Amino acid sequence: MVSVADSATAKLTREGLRVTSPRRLVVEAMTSAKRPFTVEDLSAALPSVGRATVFRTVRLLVEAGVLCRVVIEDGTVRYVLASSGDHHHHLVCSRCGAVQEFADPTLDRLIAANAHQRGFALASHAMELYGVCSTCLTGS
Amino acid sequence: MVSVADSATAKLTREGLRVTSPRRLVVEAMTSAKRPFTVEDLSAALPSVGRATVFRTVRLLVEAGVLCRVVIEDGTVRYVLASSGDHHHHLVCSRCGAVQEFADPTLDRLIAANAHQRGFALASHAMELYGVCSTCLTGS
DNA sequence: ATGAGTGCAAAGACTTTGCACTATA
DNA sequence: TATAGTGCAAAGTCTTTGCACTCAT
Repeated sequence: MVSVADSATAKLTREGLRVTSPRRLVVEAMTSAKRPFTVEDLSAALPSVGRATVFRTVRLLVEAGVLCRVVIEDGTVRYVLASSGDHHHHLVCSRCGAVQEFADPTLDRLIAANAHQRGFALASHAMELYGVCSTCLTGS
Repeated sequence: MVSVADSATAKLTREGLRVTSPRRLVVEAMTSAKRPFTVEDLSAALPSVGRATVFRTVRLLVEAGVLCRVVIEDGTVRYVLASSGDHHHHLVCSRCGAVQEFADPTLDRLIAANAHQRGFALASHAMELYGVCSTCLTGS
């Protein structure tokens, strides 16, 4: 079993980047986050790491595909560590803020068909679903 | 035939807001934009309108549902006037930047099914497709 | 040892706010 | 004419950058 944190640092090594102690700390903070976080969240949780380094590390990991940018309903941007490196979408709970990943090949095929039908050469797509997660529903 | 600009100003009236000359100018600038724009774009095109007013008007129209926030592949946010007030998605051309609207009830149903299947009470969803539009494809 | 990575502080970009004034309804 | 809306400038946010220093490789 490879942890998300390990795969993130491994990715760094693979790309010829250094695994430094600040970067390890940032990844740790991301791993222990229970919900999508902002740079501010990370920075507040890591007083020993410079703000600029947090920004730099976040950008790095987004580019590496380890970290997902999630657009919340109100238009603000947060991040979640991708639990799978694969293509997926997000279910964003507007009650507790939790983000759940899901994938559906049929859905992706239908999306591709829509693009094709309009003469559009599809390269990628992004999708977020907003609503209330099952935990919040049963809990209330 | 009601123009997009007219329906935008009509919406303002309906909500008890005033149709002022700066607002009309902003809506006009939006209408004549050939592609998704930033607040900066609008402001630059309207030297006679205060920057703050542009920001205020953009927010107003987004809330009124007349203006769509489009998240570009690189994560930056732009806006497009909605040509239809209805639910739809976007095809974003990464070559020319153009945005085309499309809707597919079957797709929406499948999305709803995915959410339901995971015990998620879906409220809304957002989707952007990235690729190259037909115009760019045939033109090159 | 050597250059990628870091922290800090300053600069920059972007957005909002306070306030006196203007103009719509 | 009463008040929503405006422009301006100042104040906030949020993010990047320059630079000397440090530490993974």
